[in-house]
Amino acid sequence: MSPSTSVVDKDATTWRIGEVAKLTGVTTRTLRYWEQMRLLTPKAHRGAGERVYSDAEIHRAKRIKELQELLGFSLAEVGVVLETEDVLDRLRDAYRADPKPAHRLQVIQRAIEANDRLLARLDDKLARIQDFRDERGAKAQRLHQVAAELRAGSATRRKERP
Amino acid sequence: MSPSTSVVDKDATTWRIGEVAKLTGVTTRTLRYWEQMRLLTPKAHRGAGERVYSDAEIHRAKRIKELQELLGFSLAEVGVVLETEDVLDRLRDAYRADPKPAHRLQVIQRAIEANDRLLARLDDKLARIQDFRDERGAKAQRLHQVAAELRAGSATRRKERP
DNA sequence: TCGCGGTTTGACGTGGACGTCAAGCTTTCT
DNA sequence: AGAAAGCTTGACGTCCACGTCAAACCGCGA
Repeated sequence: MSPSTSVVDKDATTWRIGEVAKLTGVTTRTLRYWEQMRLLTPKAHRGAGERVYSDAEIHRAKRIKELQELLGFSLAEVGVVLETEDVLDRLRDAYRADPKPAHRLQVIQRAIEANDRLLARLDDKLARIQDFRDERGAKAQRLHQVAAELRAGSATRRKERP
Repeated sequence: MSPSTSVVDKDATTWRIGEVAKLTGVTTRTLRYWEQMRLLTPKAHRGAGERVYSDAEIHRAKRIKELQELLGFSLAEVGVVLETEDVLDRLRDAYRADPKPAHRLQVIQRAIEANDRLLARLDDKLARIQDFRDERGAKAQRLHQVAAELRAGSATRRKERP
């Protein structure tokens, strides 16, 4: 599981597909599938097309998994979210690429909007799940109440006059 | 869309499968599939096996949909959750069926446990989504900050000495 | 009575997200 | 160097949650 290194590696740790699979908890098949879906592109190919991943892609893979499992997004939706994430991550690059303040501001504006859309979606989901949870919580309260009454009843009933 | 009624209906409103479909926002095919998966059984069959649903089933169908879409549960998982829900709903019946306090208490205990397991799951999900949301919120903060600095910068830079 | 809308069962099709070989080619270990 | 382990690109299979016909069967309104 030791990262692949070469003598001169610019200190950038890289990984083979199997290593990425173990580190992220998905199969190699899944990684290739995600690549085919344009969600996760390996940093490079070496030799006979062997995929090479960097830490960034490990991160990204974990994020994809989380969006899928935790948020219940389809890969298509994951793609949309990741695009907005890309905007944020690549912001620095685009930012440096064109130092004109007007352009910079526009880039940031767009990133903000994309991010806010995602935030709104998350907040909506949170609120709805919270409602669900509260409903269940209330039911739990009632159940505990009834249970308590039952216990008290069976204890006090003997004292009641017949 | 008016509910099917007969002269003596015991005041229980009933619905045909197409009406249920419209009321719950799923297709009739889906309703039959859910029935096949033992998730939603119509109250009765009349005539040549025509399905008859009551308000309770409407409720249940909406719940199934919510568990699927909002919580991202598979139908198998939905089944588990609904079973615990059934326990709660059928509690009154079982409750009356056996008036021995010991048995009542046991029924309630089990319902409480099932409910608590679901609650824990919901809370975990909520916490994790909240984390996700906060991460995004922080990013939004930084973006707004940078945007503000940019705007201020383009306004003040002219005042700076070259 | 006839047509028409709604329903039934049954069977086959579909899209998404992979699983699972196969055959051949590198990379790594000893 | 040579075996073992890992990677490559296909290509076909699978599971879930339905979609989409087809053919037959009520019920009722004109």
